[in-house]
Amino acid sequence: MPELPEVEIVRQSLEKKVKNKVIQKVIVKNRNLRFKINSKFKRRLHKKKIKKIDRFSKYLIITFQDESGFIIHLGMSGTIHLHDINKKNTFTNTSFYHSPILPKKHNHVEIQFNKINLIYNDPRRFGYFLTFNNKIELKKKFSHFGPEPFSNSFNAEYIIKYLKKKEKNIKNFLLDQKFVSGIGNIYASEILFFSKINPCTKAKNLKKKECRKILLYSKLVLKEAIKKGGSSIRDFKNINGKKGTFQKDFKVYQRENLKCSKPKCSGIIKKKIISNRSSFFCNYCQK
DNA sequence: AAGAGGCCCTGATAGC
DNA sequence: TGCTATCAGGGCCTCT
Repeated sequence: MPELPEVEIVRQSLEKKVKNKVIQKVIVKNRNLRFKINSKFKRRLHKKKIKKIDRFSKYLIITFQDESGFIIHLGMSGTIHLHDINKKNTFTNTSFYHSPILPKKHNHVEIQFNKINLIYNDPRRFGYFLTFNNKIELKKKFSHFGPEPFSNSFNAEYIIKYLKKKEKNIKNFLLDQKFVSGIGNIYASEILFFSKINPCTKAKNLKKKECRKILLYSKLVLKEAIKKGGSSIRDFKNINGKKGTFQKDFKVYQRENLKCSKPKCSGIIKKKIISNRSSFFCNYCQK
């Protein structure tokens, strides 16, 4: 579900709420996530004090004072809910992912702090938790990942060199975490729209100028999305909490058959399935 | 070695 | 308080 901007919003909220707090108890109600939560999980978290909450790509990284810690990946449908136990039945609403209403089903993991509970909810169970013992283990986990769009190593030279001779279409590469980390299906379509590149274009056929546009708009689109609190696609019922608003800025995603929003463009937004994922593009400015 | 496709899972919605 | 098919923001694995 969440791409880099949404995970960043969750990270910011967690930082406010659980940094420097000590884990008192861990309850695993369903260990069958994408990867099975192992028997050591509880023990590795028990009584640990949270030193920092980082994010790499779409992954949350929670590090303890002793440099051990754990990673959370939210998969397609994972959400994190924070429950302040002093306020009965009230959940923080610092972001879309912190609904004031706790879902009834699929609350698989609960991490209890002194006055606050962190609850991991995930209907599809594509998300997972993974513990690490030290910096080296953590680094190893992400060693095969490409740079984030904001990274200096994601530059024009890198993109041009990487995509040269590649037969696959560019949409696939934006989703390929080995090429660039953190972009998902929504932002891939949006970035290509701003870059005026058809998602089916073979990577090897991209001009240098187009590669530079991908570089520019990958940064811009994601930064803007973070600024707007991410994208909230499906409307949860009975929510009074603050949602992300970037979905209002979508230029192509889920806008099939609507007019292109670009001034003076007579194009229509089309939907095409590429590698089993929906892609949206303007049939005029993304020829 | 790059690329294509299957698969993990539940829930919402559309169409019959 | 029908049934069935399709689709959903991810990514790992296997096969060619």
